Order: sequence, then C-alpha cells, then structure tokens
Amino acid sequence: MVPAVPALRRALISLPRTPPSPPPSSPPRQILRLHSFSPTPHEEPCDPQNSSATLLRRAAALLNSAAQPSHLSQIHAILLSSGILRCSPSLAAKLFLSAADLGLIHQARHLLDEIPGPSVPLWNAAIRLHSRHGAFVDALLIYDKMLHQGVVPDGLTLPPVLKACGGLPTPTVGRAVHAHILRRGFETDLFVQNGLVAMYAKSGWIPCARAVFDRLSDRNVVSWTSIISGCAQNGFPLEALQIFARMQSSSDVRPDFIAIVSVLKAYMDIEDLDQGSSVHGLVIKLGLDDEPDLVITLTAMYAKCGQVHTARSLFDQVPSPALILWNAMISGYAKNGFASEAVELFREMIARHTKPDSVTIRSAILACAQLGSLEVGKWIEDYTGHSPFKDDIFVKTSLIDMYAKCGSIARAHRVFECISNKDVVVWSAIIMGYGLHGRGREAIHLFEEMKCAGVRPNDVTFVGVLSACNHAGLVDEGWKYFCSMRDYGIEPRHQHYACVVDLLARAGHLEKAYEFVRSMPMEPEVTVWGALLNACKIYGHVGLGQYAAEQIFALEPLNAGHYIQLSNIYASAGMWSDVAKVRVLMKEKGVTKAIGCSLIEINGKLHSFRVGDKLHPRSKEIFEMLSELERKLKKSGFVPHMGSVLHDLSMEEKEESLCNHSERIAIAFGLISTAPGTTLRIMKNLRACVNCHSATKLISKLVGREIVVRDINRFHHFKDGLCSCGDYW
DNA sequence: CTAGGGTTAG
Repeated sequence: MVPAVPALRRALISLPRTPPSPPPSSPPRQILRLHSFSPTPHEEPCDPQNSSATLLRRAAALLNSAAQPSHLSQIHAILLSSGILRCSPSLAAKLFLSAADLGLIHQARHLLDEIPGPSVPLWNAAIRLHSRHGAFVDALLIYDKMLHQGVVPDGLTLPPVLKACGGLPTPTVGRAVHAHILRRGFETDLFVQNGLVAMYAKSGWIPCARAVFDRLSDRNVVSWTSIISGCAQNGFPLEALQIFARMQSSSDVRPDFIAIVSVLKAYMDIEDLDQGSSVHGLVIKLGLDDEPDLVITLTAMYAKCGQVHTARSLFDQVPSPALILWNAMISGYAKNGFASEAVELFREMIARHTKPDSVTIRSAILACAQLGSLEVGKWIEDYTGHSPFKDDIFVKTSLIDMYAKCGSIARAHRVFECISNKDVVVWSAIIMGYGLHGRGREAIHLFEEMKCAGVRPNDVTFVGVLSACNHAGLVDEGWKYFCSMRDYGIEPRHQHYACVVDLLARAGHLEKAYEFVRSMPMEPEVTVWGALLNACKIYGHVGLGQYAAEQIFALEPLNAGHYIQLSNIYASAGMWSDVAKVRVLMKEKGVTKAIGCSLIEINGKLHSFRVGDKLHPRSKEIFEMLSELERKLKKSGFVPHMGSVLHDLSMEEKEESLCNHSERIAIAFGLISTAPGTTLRIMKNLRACVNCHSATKLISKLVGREIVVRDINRFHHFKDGLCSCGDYW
C-alpha cells in the first residue's frame, strides 16, 4: 500500500478540469437486435442465473465483433441496465478496453468506475487514453485515484502521466511526479526518463530537461529529439542545433524523420535557409525524402523563408496533399505577398474536395486582405459562413481586417457587431479599420466603448488609436492617448513614437515633433524620420527636411520615395540646383523610382494600369473617356496643381501630362465598364499625388460616383467633391 | 501495450 504523494494531491486539487467534450450525438447507424440480449419469456424466465450467463456469453461474443462505436454504446447500455456489468468485472474490463480502443473517452471513463479493483494495465490504459486525447487533468486525476487505491504504478504508467503533466501550463504537477519517480527507482527506464525530458521541455523548463537528459547513461533517438525540440520550441534554436550536431558527432543514433522535423523547426525559427537546405541534403542522404511529414516541414520551411517556388515544387510532388501541407503552402503564399497564388490554391483545394480548417481559412482571408479585392473578399466571407468555422473568433477577426483593407468599413463593422464576446484583438481590428479609413472620431469612440466594456487595451490597440488620430488629424486626442499608455502598464514601442511624430509634424508642430524625436528612448528608425520629412514637404521646411533626409539615406539608401520627397521640398522652394543634385545622387546610388501602378476591380477581375498605359485592349475608349473627363474638369474651373509634375524626376516622365497618372486611367476604365452610379474601387502602389487627389474629388461629383482609393497608407473615399481624408494625408 | 515531431496566430 503506497499512499499518494501529498504534493501531487495538492497540485492536482488546484487544477481546472478540462471541460468534457459532449458525448457523441450521432444516432447508431445499425440497430442491434436488442431483444436477443434481454432475458425473454421463452428463455427460462424464472432462472436469473441462467439467463445472466447466456447474456454474458452473448455480450462477450458480440464485443469481439463490435468494431463500431454505436454497437459498443448499445452493448454498454444493455449490460448496464440489466445490472449484469457489476457481476462480471472481466466483461466490464473487456468492454472498457474496447471503448478505449475506439477512443470513446466518456464510455471508457464510465466503465472504469464500474470495475471494482482495476488491474495496473487497466489503469494504464485509462491514463493513456485520456492523455492521448488531451484530457490531461482527467488523466492525472485517474492516476491520483490509482495511487489512492494503493495500486503500484509500473513502467508503463508513467510515460502517459508525464505526457499529461507536459500538457499543463506549469510543471508543478510534473515535479511532484518526478519526485515520485525518484523514490520508486525508474532511473534506468528509458521510456520514463525520456518522458521526463519531454515533460520539462514542453513546459519550457529547459535547464531541468537538460539536467535529466545529461544524466542519461543511455540515449535513443527519442531522448535526443525531446531535448532538441524542447530547445527549438522555447526560443533556443541555436542550442537545439548544437545538440543536434552533438548527436551526429558523439553518438551513433541515427536521426529519424521526427528528429529531422524538430531540427528543421529550429532552422525555420532563425530563418537560416542555407543550413535548412543542407538538412534537406541530409534528408535525401538518409533516404527520408519520401516521408510525407518531412515533405510538409520542408515545404513549410521554404514557404516561410520566402522561397515559395521551391516550396511549390515540393508541394507539387505530393499526389494528394494532407491538410497541413495545403495550409503550409497557402499561408506561405499569403505571407510572402503572393496573394493571388494563395487564393488560387485555396480554390484548387476546395475543387479537390479537401476540407479546409480554420488555419486554411484564416490564411485565405489574409490573402484576400492583401489582394484588396472586395469581390474575392465577399466570396470568402460567404464561403466561411457555410463552413464549420463561421463562429470562430479568429476567423471573424481576420474578416474585419480583410473588409477594412478591401475598402468596406461597413462590412467590417457588420462582422464586428455580430461577435458576442469581443476580445481585445477584435476591438483592435475594428479600431484599426476605422483609422485606415480616416474615421478617427469613430475609432476613438470605439476605443472608449471598449474600455467601458471592461476590455483592457494592449499595445496593438494603441497603435490603432494613435494611427486613427493621426489619419484624422486629432492631435490633442492622440497625445492624450499616447500619455495614457503607461496607465495601462504599456511601454510605448517605436511604432507608437512614430505615430506621435507623424501626428505632431503633420499638424504643423514641426519643432515639437523634432523635440519629441530627440527625447525618444530608442534610436529613431526610418518611419520616424519619414514622418518628419513628409511634414517638411507639406510645410516647406527645407532645413529640417534636409536633416531628416540625411538620416533616412543612411538607414535606407535605396528607397526612391525619400529622394523624391526631398527633391519636392527643394522644388517647392525653387531650389532648382538642389533638385538636380538629388537626381544625380539617385543616379550615383542606382536608385530608380517605383513606377506608379493602379488596379481596379471590374466584375471580380483586376485590371492594372501604369502611367500613360496604352496596353489595355479597350485603350482607345479609355483615352476618349480621359479627354472627356479633362474637358469636364476644365469646364468646372479645375486648375491642375503643377507641383505634382515635380514628382517626375526624369525628363521623359516630365513630359507625361498629369491626367495620365495611373489612377486616372483606372477611373476612366471604371467609368466605361460599369453601370452608372456604381462605386469604383481602386488600389495604387504609391501615395495619392496632390493633383490626382483634387481631380478625383471633383470627378466624383461630376460623374456622380463614389470612388474608393486605397493608397499605400490608407483609404480615400471620394464622394460629392469631397474626400474622407479631409485633404489630410 | 508505452515515448519524440509537423500547418497557424486576428
């Protein structure tokens, strides 16, 4: 009789129970003939002994053939109601093992309680079953009960117990079990020792995991893998790789595919593709390149490191990809700017009748957000609504983000409203969305509402609020919120500082902004100097602009936008020789201006235009519309803002007339290809230029259309001659 | 009869 360790008991009492999953509700497919079990009148009704024996025999025979959960449930129910289960522990045990084999946790649990004194293998099976299915607390409670009944665990009891401990947030229980193990002498049991290493590793207690590992006299591939993956998963990728190197040099343990997967994870984390590829070589040498799980990890690694083409070639070699392989490829595309490839692959997946999970759907939604296409966005929401993930809060949050980025804040809000338990990320997403659309007041209102609802803002929420204030020119509010961050114990990051600099500078408080930059506790990065430079352009402040530009050139010498900003500052001040100098500087450094490009979506298809683009099949009509627009603009007294011509640094581009800017062509195309009154949605890769911005305002009025333009930073909603940004961008 | 790994993150 061994008493339960008090520490283990104490630790267990404090644990929350895992909420039980509902028992399977699907009705039995095939109804067993119930009456054949129950004692029937013609079968010696007056002799319960005899009929019980018959029943037992029949039940045992049926149990041997009961491969389906529904059959098992029925047998269970019948035996239970007849009270016979209590008379025959061996039958109960048999029934229990069948239930365990079928993964029927609830029934197995119920049956275990029916068995008077379960044997050690039975206890082991029960613990293993719960541990495998993630019911860790239950697994431990069963273990506790076992100890309490004075049953002595064997070598097979502890591995699943340790696995359950490793699944808990802290290794408190694990340590108690460890103490147990020490007292009982499982020092030479490799399974138990490996379990300890994995338990500490999973809980993030790497030094403890290492201590156990280092004391092992005998190590197999599982011991090595446990410690390697422990390091890789807890932010010590370099240690993981060192240990792998040691494994190869100082042991004759041959890595198997699971070991390699763990190693690749470490390379993935440090994004060391060169080393990662060399492991790919090792995989081939070991003859493991056909291992499906390794193909998944390799694909994920290449995809995550931006080598989407290499990833795709691996993907294409798999005849029927598993769900997570689809996920790795689709998310790889989405994260690396291959949005249309991601959406296309998602469609292919559906066409091939592979059911996506919430990870797939989230990746697909992310791709839609990047694509900016409202049509594709609506399609994916529709798809999501018919999927089992329609109520998933992660999915809904990505939908909010997606609609905001596709230009429909109304749709984003609709999704937002329908979420019952809004967490901080949901609120942050909608606040960010309103900010993106220049609706700062509403963003602030939502922020206050969120606080009233008792949701605590985090650093991301503050980025949202600050950028919302910024886009709407709400200087005082923005400053107030920035100062309130510390009340919430949030230390402002660089991004928050950048927002404030932009906020102050754009509103004309250049000196204040500069002072603020100097007071920053970290080195200002490009975004901060860029905000200053931009404001200097707006307010014609040459000196500070020059200084900011110098800082930027040192940090990011190859981005043409900064040179153009500086050049524009000089041009506005009439400093033509300095304009020329900037041009020379650009040439010396080999910086070329990004070519403006606008996209417009018509009937779900994207059309792209560049400056002066004549490549479109309907080019002739487009240019007729362009001249008509220009006529209308002139007639209503529109004067082009000549400053915008100065954007173009090369002589060739200077010759381009302003009305050839790409967004104007996209608008013209939109007008000739849609019904009157249809909203036009345009995306461009640069910031809106001053001239196009005022022209578009007027055009929206002249043609009676709402025009939504997503530029590189934000949205502009043009309507009735006005823009939602209030000319503040 | 036991053990180690993999997609993702608004």
